[in-house]
Amino acid sequence: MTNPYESTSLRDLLCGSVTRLDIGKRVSVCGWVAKRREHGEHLAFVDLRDRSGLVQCVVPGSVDVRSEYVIRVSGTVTARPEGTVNDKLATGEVELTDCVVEVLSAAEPPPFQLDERSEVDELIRLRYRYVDLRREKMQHNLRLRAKVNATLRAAMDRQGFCEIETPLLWAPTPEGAREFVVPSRLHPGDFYVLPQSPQIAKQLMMVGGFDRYYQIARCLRDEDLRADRQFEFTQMDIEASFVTQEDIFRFVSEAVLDAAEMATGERPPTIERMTWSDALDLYGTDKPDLRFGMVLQNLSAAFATTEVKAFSAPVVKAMRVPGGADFTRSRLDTLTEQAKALGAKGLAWFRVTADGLDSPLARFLNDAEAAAIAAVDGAQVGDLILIVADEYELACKVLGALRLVLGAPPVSQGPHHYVWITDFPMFEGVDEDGYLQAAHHPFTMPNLEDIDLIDTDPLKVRSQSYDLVLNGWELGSGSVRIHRGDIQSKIFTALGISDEVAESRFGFLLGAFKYGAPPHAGFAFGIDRLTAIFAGEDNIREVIAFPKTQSGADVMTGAPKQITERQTRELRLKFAPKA
RNA sequence: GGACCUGUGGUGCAGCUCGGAGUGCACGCCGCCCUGUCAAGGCGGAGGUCGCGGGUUCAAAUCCCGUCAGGUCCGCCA
Repeated sequence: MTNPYESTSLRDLLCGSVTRLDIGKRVSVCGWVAKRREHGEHLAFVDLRDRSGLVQCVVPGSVDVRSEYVIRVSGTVTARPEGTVNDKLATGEVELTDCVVEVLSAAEPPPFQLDERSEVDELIRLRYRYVDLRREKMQHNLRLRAKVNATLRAAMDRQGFCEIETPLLWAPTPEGAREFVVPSRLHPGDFYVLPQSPQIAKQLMMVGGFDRYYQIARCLRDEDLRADRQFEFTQMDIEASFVTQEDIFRFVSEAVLDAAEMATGERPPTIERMTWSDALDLYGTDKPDLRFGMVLQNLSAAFATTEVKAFSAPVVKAMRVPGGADFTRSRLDTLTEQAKALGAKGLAWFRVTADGLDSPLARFLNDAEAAAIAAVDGAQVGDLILIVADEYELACKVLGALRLVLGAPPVSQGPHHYVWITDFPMFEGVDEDGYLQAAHHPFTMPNLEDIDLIDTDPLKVRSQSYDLVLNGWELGSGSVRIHRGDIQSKIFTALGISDEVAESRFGFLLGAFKYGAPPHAGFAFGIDRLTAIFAGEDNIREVIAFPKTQSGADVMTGAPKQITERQTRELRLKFAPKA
C-alpha cells in the first residue's frame, strides 16, 4: 500500500509494499534490477529490488536493462494469473503489468552476485561495500541497528536521561587503551587525542548538575582488531548522580531489555547476577556463556595428597564433556595443544566407559581419585572428563576456553542469556615498577567493606564495578565512581600515581571534584556487539556500514594513506625513516 | 610481536596428499532462440600472472623458503 513516507516524486510505493489491496492501480516503483528473464520479443520479466524487497514487473516486449541498472517502472498492479503465484516472494501474489521502463542509471555487471546463494569473500564485499549494502542481509542488519538505537534512546529519555554530546578532540590521558592522536595545526607539537570513551567528560557532566546523562557515543581505541573489536565502536554511554549500583542496573536493564524485546519479540524476564569470582570458578571467564552447562568443578580435595605428579598442583579443575568419550586420539591431542597454547602444562583426559576410566593416566589413580573423576558433573558412560592442574586462575581460564571450543552454540542459536557480573577485583597484578594495576579505571570506587585491605592484601579488594554479559560477549562495563578526594588519593597512591602525575593527567577532573561532586556511577555498553547478537552475526563488521579489516585498513577508501606535503608542512610534522 | 587457516577466469568451489599441457563443476558475463518465468529454459562464445618473489626438478597450481593480503585466536583492549 502507498504511504506518505514511501512515496516520492518518482515513485508511489516501495517494491516490497505492493499488495493485493493495490490491484488495479497504476503505480510507479524505483529500484535496482535484481533479475531479468526474457521470453523472446513479446514478454519479459524484471524483478525490481529496493530496500523493501522485490516485485515482479511484466514488460510486453523486450527490455534493454541489465542487472543492477537503476530503473523506474510504471505498471498496473495485477493479481498474478492462476498457477503463477510465487509463495517464496512476499509480493508473490501480485505483479506489475503493462510496464513502461525508464532507465535512470545504467550499471556495469556487479563485482559479485547479490543473491544469497553463496558466501562472497569479505575482502571483495568490503572493497565494493556500496554494492554489498544493497543485499537483503545488510539492509536488515543496519536497519535493525537503527531500531536498536531508537529503542535505547526512547528508554533513556523515558527514564529522564538527557542526551549530551562530548568532544571528539580531547586531551591525552595516557592510561588504559592506546589513543589515536591528532596533531594540532595552531599549536605545533601539541596533540589532541580521540577519546577511547567519554569517561571523564561524563563524570564532569555529573559535577555540572546533569544528573542523568546519556549519549550514543563513538569511542576510538588504537588497539589490535578482532571479530568483536574495531578501532571505532559505538557505546550507549550512561552516567547518573545520587545513585548506587542498583540504580544503574535498573536503568540499563530497562534500555537493554526494551531493545531485546524489539529485536527478538521476547522480553527476557530478568537479568541474572553472578559475582566475578563465581564466574571464574564455574565458567573460567569473566564473561560466561550461560546458554549451556559444562560447569567447571574443583577436584582439589580429592587430590590433596595425590601421588600422581601431573595432579600435584595448587588446584585441580575438571570439566565434563557430554558424549566426548568418542573423541579420537588426534582430537584429544589438538585439545591438549590448545590447552598448552593457553599456558597450561598439559591436559589430562579420561573417557568414562562401562569398564571405568580410559586414559593414559588411569592406572596411576587410586580408587578415591578415580571415583572423584568419574563423578564430575554427574558424568555418564560416554562422557569425557578434562582436567587441568595448575595455578587457580590459569586452570580456570584454560578449561573455560576449552568449554567454549567444545560447547558453545553458534551466535545465532539458543536463548539470549543476560547476566550481570559483579564484585570485580579492584586491582589485577602489578606493573613492572611493582605498583598495582587498576582492573577497571582509576576512578572506580572500591567496595567500602574492603577498604582496609588496600594496605594489607590489595588483590583481595573488590571494586564497585560490574559488567553486562550476553551469551559470552562482554556487552559493557561500569562502576560507581570515587567522588571523595581522600579515597581517590589512596587509590592513586596504590596505583603509583603521584600527586604531580595525577595533577598533570587528571587535574581538571580532580579540580572539578573540589567544587561539589555528587556521588555518581555509570555504565557503557557496545551497540555493535548487541546488534550483532540480535542479528545472529558472529562478527560486528556485519552490523557496521564501513568497517576496517583486521590490519586496520579500509579497502574501499585505501585508508590509512599518506597526507599531502602541504598538510605535513602545516602541521610541522617530520617522519623518522622506517625501522 | 606470535600461532593457525585461506589465496585457482567476474563470483563460489574442486584440483595440491602422491609434480606431467590451465584440467573440471556451478553461477555470472557476451551473442542468438524462446509469450508466464521467478535458481527460467535451449544453442553457441569469451574470459586465467593458479596472490607475489625465489628455490628444487627434465617438468611446479601441486614440493621447499620468503613475502603480501584476508580471516580466527594469543598478546593488547584502564
